[in-house]
Amino acid sequence: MENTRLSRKEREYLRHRQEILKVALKLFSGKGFHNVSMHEIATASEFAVGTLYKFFSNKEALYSALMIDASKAFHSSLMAALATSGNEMEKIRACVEAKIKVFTENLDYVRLYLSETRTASFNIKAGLDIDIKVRYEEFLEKLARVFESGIKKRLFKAFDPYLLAVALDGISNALLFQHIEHSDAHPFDADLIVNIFFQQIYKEGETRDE
Amino acid sequence: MENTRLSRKEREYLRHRQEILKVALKLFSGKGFHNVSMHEIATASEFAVGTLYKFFSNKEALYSALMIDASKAFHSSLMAALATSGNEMEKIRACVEAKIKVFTENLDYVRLYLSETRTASFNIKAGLDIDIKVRYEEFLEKLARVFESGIKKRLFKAFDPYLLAVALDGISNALLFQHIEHSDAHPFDADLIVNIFFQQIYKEGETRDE
DNA sequence: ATACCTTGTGAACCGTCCGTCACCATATGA
DNA sequence: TCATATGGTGACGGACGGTTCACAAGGTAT
Repeated sequence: MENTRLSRKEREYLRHRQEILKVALKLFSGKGFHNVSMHEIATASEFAVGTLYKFFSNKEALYSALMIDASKAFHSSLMAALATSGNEMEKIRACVEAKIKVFTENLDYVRLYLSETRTASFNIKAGLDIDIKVRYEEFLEKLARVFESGIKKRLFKAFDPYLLAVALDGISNALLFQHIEHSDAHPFDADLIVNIFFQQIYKEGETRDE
Repeated sequence: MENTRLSRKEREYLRHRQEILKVALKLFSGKGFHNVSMHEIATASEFAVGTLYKFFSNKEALYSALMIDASKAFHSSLMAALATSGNEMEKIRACVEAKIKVFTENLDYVRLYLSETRTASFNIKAGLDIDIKVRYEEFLEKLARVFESGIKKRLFKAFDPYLLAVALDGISNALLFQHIEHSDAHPFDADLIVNIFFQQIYKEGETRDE
């Protein structure tokens, strides 16, 4: 009975915390960190300003909690996909599919996550940056190792595996971004990304210079 | 003599304006719009705060001037490359080379430009966003039309030309970014980008699902 | 019923920063 | 030499927004 009550309270606490995060996410992703005030978050989440500070020590901590969550979710999802059983090609396909899934299911996160991943040490102070960068780097490394073993097996041509990882990630991001912003115009899916990336586009052998 | 003196003054004026922009660029690109104060720019450029407002009506206008400049420079350079004489393949190669050149020569701009191009309607108010987006879109369209005519000539496989443009741009950005941040580790150049993008990476025909 | 504690409140405080404006200094022209 | 204009100055006003803290409300234990 005691533990039940305690956990009720804890659940309340977490529910409230979640509610704040949810509202903050929507606001941050819409207007950016600096253009959202704590008062705004307070009003939108139907708490008082002071209450926010019972959950998060300051604005940046609130933002960090958000980013860390997103980063972890993305990371674990992509890593899981790369650990799929199957050959290198299938792993990569699974990875792209996972990415599409995570992205489209968490549009609000995506904006924040991408803007953070992309913009070096911009917006926010260090610490958070580092945390996210590390996770992202870990993912790229793992993807690179998949390419590497694929190259060893002669499945793929022998480019620098890390750069292949960067390139694939770059293509996926660009196409996903494009799709998010102008969803109607150009239909696309995982196959498209994979095909554009892996299939021979240029038909003649004349890639040579002059 | 009168016009000479007048133009001297004008030149002074423009030199000062340039100086301010140069300093502001360095600061903005290092710390982001919101983390740079007008006082900081004033001190760094060795002018008084009030003087800045003789050149730019407010902080945003100063920032805009910067972004517009960068955007125009990038745009004209890339468009020129795409207008190169030669077949579609050569145009695209020229475009990638131009991009590498512009990027590496204007690293400070790149951070601002990319973060602006990428992050939708973040950071700064509208107007500027629109201006930049329009130019960027124009570039993508032109690139897409190059792909399109390449496809018609059976040079390239028949993917959606616009998506190919997005994809190539995405790859270039990703690799360039990677190179800017960890320049030592993985050597790269225009050929690498073009090759990764255009050559067949996946060797077997088994891109099929299960 | 009373003391107590936890959760929530929001007015007020304080620092930061944008933008202004009255005021120099230099130079140009009379 | 004096008047005027122009480029430049920087202390200051005012607004905004993050953070605090004294207090309220509601539940819990004694």
